[in-house]
Amino acid sequence: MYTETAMLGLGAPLRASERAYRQLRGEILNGLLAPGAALLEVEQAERIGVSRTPLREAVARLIADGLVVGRRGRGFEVTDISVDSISELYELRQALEVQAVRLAATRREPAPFQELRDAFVTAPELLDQGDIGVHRYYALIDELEDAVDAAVENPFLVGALRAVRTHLARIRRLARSNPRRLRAAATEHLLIIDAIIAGDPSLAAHATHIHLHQSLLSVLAAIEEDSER
Amino acid sequence: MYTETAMLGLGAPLRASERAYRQLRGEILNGLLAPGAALLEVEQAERIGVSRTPLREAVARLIADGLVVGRRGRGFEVTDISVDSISELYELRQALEVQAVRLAATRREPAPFQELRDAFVTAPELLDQGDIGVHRYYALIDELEDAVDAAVENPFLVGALRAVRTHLARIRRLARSNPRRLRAAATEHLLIIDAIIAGDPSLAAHATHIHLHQSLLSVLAAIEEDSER
DNA sequence: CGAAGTTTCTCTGTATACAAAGAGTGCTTG
DNA sequence: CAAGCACTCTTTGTATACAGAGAAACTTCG
Repeated sequence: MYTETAMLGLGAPLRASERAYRQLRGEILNGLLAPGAALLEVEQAERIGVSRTPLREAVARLIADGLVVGRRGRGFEVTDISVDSISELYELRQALEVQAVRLAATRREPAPFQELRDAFVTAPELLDQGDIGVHRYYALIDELEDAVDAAVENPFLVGALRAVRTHLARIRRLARSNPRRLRAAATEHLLIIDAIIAGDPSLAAHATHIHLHQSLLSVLAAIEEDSER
Repeated sequence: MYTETAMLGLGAPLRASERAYRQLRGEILNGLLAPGAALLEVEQAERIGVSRTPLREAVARLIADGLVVGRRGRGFEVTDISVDSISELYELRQALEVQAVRLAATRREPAPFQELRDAFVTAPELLDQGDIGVHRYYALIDELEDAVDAAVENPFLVGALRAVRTHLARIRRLARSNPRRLRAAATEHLLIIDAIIAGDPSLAAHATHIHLHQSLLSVLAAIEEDSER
């Protein structure tokens, strides 16, 4: 996600508050800081190697992101993810992504999606290549999301989508998709892409609706399964 | 418990950062701090009567809200509102509100909307009573929004809606609606309310779609008019 | 007279010191 | 033995001091 940090490499004079924010955010998304984990200012500041002032700024941003909540007199803690909250997140996600693909299809600039189409056609083969293939498949989905964001050209909508994806990243961690689902998802994505290329907003919208419906079902089933073990 | 929030107004011991945030936010929404206005930390801190630390926290929240942007080395400034950004905001607003009323209609708890219905039936009369009536009409719309929020029962969606409404407040300032538009809007609202009461998600969604379409047209026309003068 | 380099000055970014508020604990008393 | 109260200790909230980066202005050279 934050590969830009790697590409910036050296010489990038990053503010301490930004460093703290990215590190904490990454650790929360990774599950390294589990839901319910307590965050104490001095403790975290020392660990990350910044003073309390930039750390507080970082925590403030995490609170705005909905990743952290302040406890009354006892510091902060990482928000937890209930099954209810997953369904709720998908209600928002559906509204945003349906609108996004609708707009993308309306813009009628199919070029970047043509390329993606070719990649998604061969996606099922990718999924036979084990972990590395799955990883590349996820990268493909990221590219699709980026292409939609670029086509939409709407900072408000894209901003809301980014917020949703932040929470999705945490959910994906605790409910890994199985290969069968991923294969089905590839087909669904292909349909969405074709609809955008064809400039058919309704079709793109409905295809996205169905895709997210299936996605939610799969996530909920995976969690159900995990909790039974 | 947290009753102090309710007692707000009197000697409520509010944190300095919270005071600064509310004051700045209010002034931006009021237009007192116009788009493009520069915010200098020391200057604003002295004016509001807090030190730089809580003021910085307040500004950070305003940046997260999208009301303020950081300039390279020269402080911060209030974001400006372009005509393009209004249309973009409405693209997001439509996605969110359509989803919200759809869910509200699905929940099938018509009680709070029954009361609102009665109020909206008499809304046109309100609009004949001059400024005070118009003010009460806007309060009515707030109540409707609150009722929808409560019915939706989705923190993610409601949170996104709140963000949109923040920006809408600024837009309303620079494009006051005329009485004719308000009267038409009352009718549109009534239709939405009826659809929610009837538990008809599709009708509620389409009615909202149309309402927002008309609302955007009206806003853009009002701005066009203003810029001609 | 103009342009570029340098200097200065302002403003942000960070660290730390201080104050105040809340929670937990232990003592005292009924 | 239990309940209430006070005290202490932890942890946040705020102020301020200091350092570094960037912009504006001035000076100097072509």
